[in-house]
Amino acid sequence: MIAEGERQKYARERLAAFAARCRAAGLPVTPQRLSIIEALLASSAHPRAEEIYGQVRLIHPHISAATVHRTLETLCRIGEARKVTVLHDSARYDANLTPHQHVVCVECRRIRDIEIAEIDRVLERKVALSGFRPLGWTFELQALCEDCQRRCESGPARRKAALRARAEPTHRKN
Amino acid sequence: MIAEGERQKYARERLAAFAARCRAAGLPVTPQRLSIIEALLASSAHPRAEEIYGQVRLIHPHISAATVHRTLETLCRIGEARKVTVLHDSARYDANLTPHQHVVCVECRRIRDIEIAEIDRVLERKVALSGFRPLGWTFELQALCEDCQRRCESGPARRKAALRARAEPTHRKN
DNA sequence: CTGACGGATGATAATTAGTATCATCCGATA
DNA sequence: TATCGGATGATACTAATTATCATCCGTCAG
Repeated sequence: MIAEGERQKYARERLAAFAARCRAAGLPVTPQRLSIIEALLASSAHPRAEEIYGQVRLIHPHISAATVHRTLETLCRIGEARKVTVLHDSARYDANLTPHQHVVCVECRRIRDIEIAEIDRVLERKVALSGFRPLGWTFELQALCEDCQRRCESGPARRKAALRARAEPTHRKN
Repeated sequence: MIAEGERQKYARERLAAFAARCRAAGLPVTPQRLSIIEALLASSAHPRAEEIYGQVRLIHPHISAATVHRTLETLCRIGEARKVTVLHDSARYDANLTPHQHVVCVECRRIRDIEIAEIDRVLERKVALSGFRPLGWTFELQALCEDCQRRCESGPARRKAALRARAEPTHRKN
């Protein structure tokens, strides 16, 4: 977990890198794009497009949801953000570009960044890949967060399920 | 890759296990369900719901797509199939219940089962999990298959992209 | 500073991939 | 064989994207 000061410094660096990368790719640096990446950098919650849209509307009341979707896709394409689809849910976005993995709570869908040492080593060993040439990998750890562990312990399974059903829409990946 | 004889034996065992598990869970064993799991067992391609629907319609011309979706969800819920969502795409399904991982071609979306030795070991080490209690994990290896490697080598990137765009619909997860 | 150009945007429609509803059917059991 | 609880099929609906197009605007050359 990065300290707040560190986070702000990281965000400034990233905004500068973003602008530079856009120019290198011949893409205009628009105020909408800056706001969207800023919102993403400010969030450690791996937000969905709808959540980023809600944030950015505070600054750009007329921004279109389609712009947010397009921009998030552009950010991922140029390597300034990563798409996360844990638990077969709809797309969430991650501004943290340092190598890491995710742990996700199967109940409340909260995501945290984790670093698993040595996972690259496992792939250095010969793995039979049927002629495929590896390019990258993702790893997702499914878990229960502390809050949901407490909830689970304090009532019957049905009550737990009821809590879950009330608190979260489905976020289906569709 | 399992031999064809082995595959048939595995399928028979699995159908029996499926029926037993349904009865244990108080779920009727309907002809539709049997056809759907048979179609899944017969496929090593990790098919999408639409593909399974196409297969099953040959035997049950009046089956509803909603039934296929519901049944696939049921199969996953009772542990008789697994949902796969590689490359942030829509859901695909896997009848192979033995522990394994997936390698997926980023171009043609072909999936192969792989077994990565020692990957469990990585989690035996202390990983800082912010209080989360781990329940499971998934690992996805992105790669280029042999066919797509050859295509990549024989023409410009745009031509490759054109081939891809023609051959595959988007399969978006949404 | 200005005009031109190519890409972005906003509004809206469309698409895809599911999920919900409900009348009727049917698998399982006593 | 009758009953009951869950399944199905048809259809409507929803969520999450993507496409379309007229207009706007960021960037750059002059």
